[in-house]
Amino acid sequence: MAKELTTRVQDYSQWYNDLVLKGSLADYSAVRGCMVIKPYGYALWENMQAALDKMFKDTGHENAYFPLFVPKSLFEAEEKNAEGFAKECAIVTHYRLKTDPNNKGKLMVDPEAKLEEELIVRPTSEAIIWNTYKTWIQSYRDLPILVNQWANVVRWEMRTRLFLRTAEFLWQEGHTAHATKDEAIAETVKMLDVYADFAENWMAMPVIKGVKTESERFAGAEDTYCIEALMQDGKALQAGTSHFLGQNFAKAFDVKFSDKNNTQEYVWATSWGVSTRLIGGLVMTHSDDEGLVLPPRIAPIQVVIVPIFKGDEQKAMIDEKMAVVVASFKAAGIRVKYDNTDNNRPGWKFAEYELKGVPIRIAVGPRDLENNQVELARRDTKEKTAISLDGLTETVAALLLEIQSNLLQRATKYRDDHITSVDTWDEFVNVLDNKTGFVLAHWDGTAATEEKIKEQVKATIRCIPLDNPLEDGKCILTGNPSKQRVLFARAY
RNA sequence: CGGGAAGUAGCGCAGUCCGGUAGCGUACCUGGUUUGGGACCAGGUGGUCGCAGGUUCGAAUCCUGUCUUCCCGACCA
Repeated sequence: MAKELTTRVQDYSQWYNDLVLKGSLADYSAVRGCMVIKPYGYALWENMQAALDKMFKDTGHENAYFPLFVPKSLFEAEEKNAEGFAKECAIVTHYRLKTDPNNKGKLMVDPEAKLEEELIVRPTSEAIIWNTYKTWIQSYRDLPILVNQWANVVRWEMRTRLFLRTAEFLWQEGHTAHATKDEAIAETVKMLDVYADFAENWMAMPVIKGVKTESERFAGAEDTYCIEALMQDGKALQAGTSHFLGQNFAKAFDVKFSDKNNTQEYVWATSWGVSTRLIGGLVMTHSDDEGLVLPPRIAPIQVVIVPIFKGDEQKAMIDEKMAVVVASFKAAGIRVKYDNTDNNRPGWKFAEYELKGVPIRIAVGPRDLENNQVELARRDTKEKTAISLDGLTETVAALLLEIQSNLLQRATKYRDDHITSVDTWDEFVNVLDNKTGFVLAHWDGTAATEEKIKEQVKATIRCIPLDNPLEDGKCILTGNPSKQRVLFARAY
């Protein structure tokens, strides 16, 4: 009995949900908009975390942890930030339950236990962190502060989707404090580069680096830099953001320092984050109608070995041979699983590990051992080849690298094939509707035009690419003069 | 939050219109035969029908409320 997966052509959204659920990444929960990340999905997240965490530390950052709750008075200190997030905050108003006298066995909120001041469950931590930084910073010698935190945040979204938009999600948020504007901007760009590096070299997910327009900017930021990825259905996904916060938070929380001349200056800030949303992006970048396709560098299982045997005797013989192979793989740092369970037959296991996106599968039976070989199957291309047991570890290690680079190449080609330059409104609409993907077009630079375009075709300006060439042109909507093309797309 | 659909065994579903005490496939357990692409035979286990009220002699079925999920909108660092 085949595990029925919806195909991408049938229903892309359903295909995505099927993969996440049947690929054992996550489950729905009893809590509105909140998901359970299952062990396999969490292992993937842990691998991503480990890589990112190392990159943060290599760029001089340290981890810390700040409270889940933000007192309302602090939350509202930076006006734009508060306004931007106000509509999607969970709020703690009471601190105690009591048994309900009118409803036996039930609990009720104790009206006597109302908080003096409401606590906001953090949708982001700038407020609580900058309130703390105030006490950490007196002199230029205290700067920079380069801190990251791994945390959960809550944003009460109206409509949620597994990994892509959940009410609670896991992320990291970097919050840095600097003595100069230039240094803060350099930090913002540096972390954007770290994100792009991670997306491309670990997730094999090509991204476009750019700057958001004013209307898409983070609430409270002077500039929002982002990486934008393209999914297989032609929609864009914002995969990470890095914000230059100027002195907005320093002013809101009165964070000043004495410079070398003993004059008081406001501190310059950045913040940057990526979340479990990346997992959604990963699924939609590489996977196919047979299931997940995971890049080797972050796959929880890189190689699965499926023995094929008749009877205990054969099983024992293959077990013995494979124990050596497994040990050799592990010594080479390869994440390997040897599945000699007898619950399911080989064919079942093949399908199961394909669904889970394991990059390499090795099948080995008596017939192979007689020939001193194994059958090796790639998840990305579905190719099967007979490979000698001699030097198998080296062969597999090399193949993992090749799969990693093949996935990036494939995704990059798809992405590049779906960046289209257009000069007229008709072309613009036509590309969005039929070819899909990113569209480079001239825009007159006004928020009003941006809004009109969004209303008419549901496409937004994903970013102004960082390496954008200047070029005179006319806005596709208004015909007004424009200095450069910007990147449009329909987005998640 | 507006419109539509759904929730019955771990999973996928039928039964609901027309009320009478729950069934199919799969999974699971036992035994046996099997094992190179989702095995087969036989015998079993498992369900307060999302939850809470109500109507009724009797509710999966009718009524009210509520929670969760999916799809389409609005919203969305």
